[in-house]
Amino acid sequence: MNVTGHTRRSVSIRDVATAAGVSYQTVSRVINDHPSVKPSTRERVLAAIDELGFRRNSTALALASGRSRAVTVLTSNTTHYGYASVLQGIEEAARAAAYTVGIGVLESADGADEADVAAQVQRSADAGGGLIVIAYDPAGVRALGAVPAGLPVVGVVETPASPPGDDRPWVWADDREAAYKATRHLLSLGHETVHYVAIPSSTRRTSARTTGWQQALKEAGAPQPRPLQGSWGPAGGHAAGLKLAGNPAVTAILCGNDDLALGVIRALHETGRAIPGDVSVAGFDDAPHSAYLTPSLTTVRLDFTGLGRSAFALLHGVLEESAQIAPHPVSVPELIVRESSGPPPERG
Amino acid sequence: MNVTGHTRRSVSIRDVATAAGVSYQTVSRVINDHPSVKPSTRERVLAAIDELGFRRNSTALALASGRSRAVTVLTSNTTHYGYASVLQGIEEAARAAAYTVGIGVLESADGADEADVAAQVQRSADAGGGLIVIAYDPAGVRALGAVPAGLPVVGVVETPASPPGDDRPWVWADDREAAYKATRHLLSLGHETVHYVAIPSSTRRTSARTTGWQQALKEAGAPQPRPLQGSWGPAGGHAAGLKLAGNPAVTAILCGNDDLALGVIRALHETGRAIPGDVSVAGFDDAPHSAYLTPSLTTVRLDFTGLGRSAFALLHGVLEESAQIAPHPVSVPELIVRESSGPPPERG
DNA sequence: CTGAAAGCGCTTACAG
DNA sequence: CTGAAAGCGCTTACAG
Repeated sequence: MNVTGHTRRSVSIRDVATAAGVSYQTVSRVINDHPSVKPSTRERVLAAIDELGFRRNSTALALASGRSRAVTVLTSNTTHYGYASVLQGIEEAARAAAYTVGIGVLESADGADEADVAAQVQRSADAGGGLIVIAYDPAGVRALGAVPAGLPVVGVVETPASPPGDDRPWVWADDREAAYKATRHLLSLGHETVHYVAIPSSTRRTSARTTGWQQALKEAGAPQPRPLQGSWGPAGGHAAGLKLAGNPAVTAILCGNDDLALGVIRALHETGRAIPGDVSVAGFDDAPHSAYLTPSLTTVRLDFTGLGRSAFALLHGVLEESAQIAPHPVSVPELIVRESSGPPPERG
Repeated sequence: MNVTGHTRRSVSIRDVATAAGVSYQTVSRVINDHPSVKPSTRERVLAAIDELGFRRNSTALALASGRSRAVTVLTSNTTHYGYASVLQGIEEAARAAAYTVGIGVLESADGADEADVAAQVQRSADAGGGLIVIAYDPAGVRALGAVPAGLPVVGVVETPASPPGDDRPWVWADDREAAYKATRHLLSLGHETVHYVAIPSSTRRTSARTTGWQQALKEAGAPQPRPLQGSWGPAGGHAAGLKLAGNPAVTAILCGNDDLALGVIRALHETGRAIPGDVSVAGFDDAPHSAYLTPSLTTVRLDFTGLGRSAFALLHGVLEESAQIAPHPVSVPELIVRESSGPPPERG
């Protein structure tokens, strides 16, 4: 290792070539694992590379070859647990494949107009490489739609209503099944029905989560209340919780994510309802803190990092023919029963 | 599906040049806002750019000029609120400056050995551009230390024990002041002393938060208990909380972050202690859910996104002489008093 | 004010 | 198996 020569101009394949007594093309062959290089010269080149501390300039590689080994993730608010976890999964898989990962933040779901989103997509496209768009919200969906044709892109989306075509490389968790499981759980405890506080839908009114919830109610012959619209954070849950608290018939509430559930629980506390004595609450995601709330939160765990890894694998397959095109495996949600759900109160 | 993807060659400055009837060097001048271009030719070039939809190839720009307008953020676990917020702030500022932001995740604080960290730093350096290292944990500190000399880097660090030299472009929040404020608040409520559950220190034993806490105790003539070592997540807080719950003399606990506080509160609940009736608890960070916990959490708000913006501004100044070198403004922590803190119980 | 040359560090044909 | 040429799309001197 050459410790001293760091601030200097970095060593190029020409430097390595002269040190090894070969042409720089041969150096290129060695660092690209080209088969037709005589073992002895390969040795010499590798020795020179090691001695000089040569590292291939990725910018020049990208320009000359057109391949960039880079992926840019387009996402809204990275502080949300689900988003951050997907990003983490992508980074993990990208690192293993020696890919660089860039990040572009879309404005908050509400505030992102077409122009902003289009500009951000363009910027990401300019960076070269592939794109992964987390399309859990309107801004993300808009971004996914604004990607120019021909640019390799993978979408991390809500469960689509119908299976997308092969021209839509998407990955998703089984939101319908998750909501179905959670609703069944609450009904099995004896609740007459289950109310639902939804996260903002990325596109249409009836998300897969809503569908799963409704299906479970229908199968049980339970009344189907109208879903309440929440936001992403606890504030939206709090507002929805206050509304639901006004109705004494409400004994079970399913929430679109754990933060929403937190807000709902807070609102119920404020209005003097016991959990789960008076009202049961269940969330979605199994965020790290959910197990430590009081009461601890019943929720459905979704494998976001696995989803991120799948998204990268899919993109990797598109980018390099050599790479396996993984089937988009739909991760199976797991119900985690904790303290916030229990039997309904005795009826008066 | 279009497997190979981006087959359409993008338009180059030569295409623009022929369309505008000038040489490609003139096009280069126009897109670089070079002063010496005749207004009429500039017009023609701009028109051609617009018509052909030309976008400058950033890879070629980087290779030819050496400037890359890119920053890579090196960080541990992106799902923690503080880290994610700093990243958000960096991205925001970078976007405004038309910089690309890359991300490299360091292995979890405990599991990252020297080699892993060094490899990740190398990878980030290879990407070109500047580096911002979030050094709130041992892995980050190690990464900051492993950055080769000559590479532009800014550290987001815990409050340093003594002011760093000019060769250490660092930003930080005032951890000492924050801990001091929170401790003073608890003491002012009448508590005899305040116990402290610490986040893992990034380097040495006595972090600035510990110092601030101790200082407040000292000034008040309060007993100085030994700090408890926590982890980053609620699990560590829970373990520490169980220990503290065994001591009936404990009436006030300051926690190194809100997640830790969550775990402590949970442990106190499990052991039958009322909050704040029996024990007051305060956190650090003001995470989004902290206001909606039951009881809502007294905490100290730190401006992480502001810190991220400052970090980028500092790096920007290093990278481009034209950019203003912002002084690293130490963000002022704000005490947020909520339900989890109150007077101590009557003494028996 | 504008054009012709050289080159950033690499790869991809093309020779031998 | 290895070398000499051309070029990726741009910028930076250097001419005029």
